[in-house]
Amino acid sequence: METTTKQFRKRNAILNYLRSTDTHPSAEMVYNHLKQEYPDISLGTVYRNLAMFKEKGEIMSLGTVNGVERFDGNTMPHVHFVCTGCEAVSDLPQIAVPEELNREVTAQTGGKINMCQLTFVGQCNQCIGGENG
Amino acid sequence: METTTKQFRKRNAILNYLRSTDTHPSAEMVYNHLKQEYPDISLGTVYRNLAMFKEKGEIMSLGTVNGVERFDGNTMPHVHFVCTGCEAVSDLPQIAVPEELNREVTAQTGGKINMCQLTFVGQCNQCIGGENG
DNA sequence: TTATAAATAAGAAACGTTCTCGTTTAGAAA
DNA sequence: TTTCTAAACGAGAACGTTTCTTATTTATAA
Repeated sequence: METTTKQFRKRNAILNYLRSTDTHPSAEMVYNHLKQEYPDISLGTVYRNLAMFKEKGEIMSLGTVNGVERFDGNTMPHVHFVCTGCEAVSDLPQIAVPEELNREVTAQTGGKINMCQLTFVGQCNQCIGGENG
Repeated sequence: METTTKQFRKRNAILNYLRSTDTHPSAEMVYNHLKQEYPDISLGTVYRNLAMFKEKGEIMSLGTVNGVERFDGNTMPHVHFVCTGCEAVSDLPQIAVPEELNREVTAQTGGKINMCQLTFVGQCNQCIGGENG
């Protein structure tokens, strides 16, 4: 029964892919992946829908790695590790930002905190040996 | 005695400005500020020297805010607050990332940690009232 | 069938950033 | 002083990522 809406609603495919992977892809990575199933998908569609899902809070941005924005379909707070060698972004599910920090920050700034991001930057174990491997 | 090297070494002015401010400026913000004292400074000079200082570790990047890279002349580890309303970035000097997290992350990833960034995102108290003000 | 609105593809445009190249400057050497 | 060299720079072209525009396609309803 997959024939009914096979060449429609690439939008859902974008969200599903983001939720199914832990590679924290860029728009182009999403595009390249979905081209396998939807050969006529366009990069504009990927950007447009990523922006919409981000706006709606269904996905989040991790910021940029070497000038390219990276996305995460897991909107639960968690910590990231960015490898400067291969540009991979991975999760650190066992590390957490203490909850009381939010209150401290709210008190210090007098503002409203929506989220926080904790990112460790370094080199993964594959990249430590060679310059980039 | 300021006349000796007045129209030379804009490089130093860029570093001095970054070290003197806590506004975490973008390249263009640095450019606009230094134009007051050096009307013939070019944006290319600002980008070139920011990249060099970053490479040498004398300044650091905070990542991007709405697609624009922001810089910090304070390379000591500290926490930031980004206001999504006015795009201001401020320091949270009294909040710290627990030191033992580095060891935990190193153990989990098997890699090498060079630094970590903790950033809180929300709205500053001026921006809470109006949509942006 | 016709009408309408949302989703899309294609490519142009915009934007931030980097690169190229010719010029300027400082300092050294003659 | 004049000449030489290397670093710093200004101007603008080039680049890569992201956004926008426009015409087309699709789904749904009338």
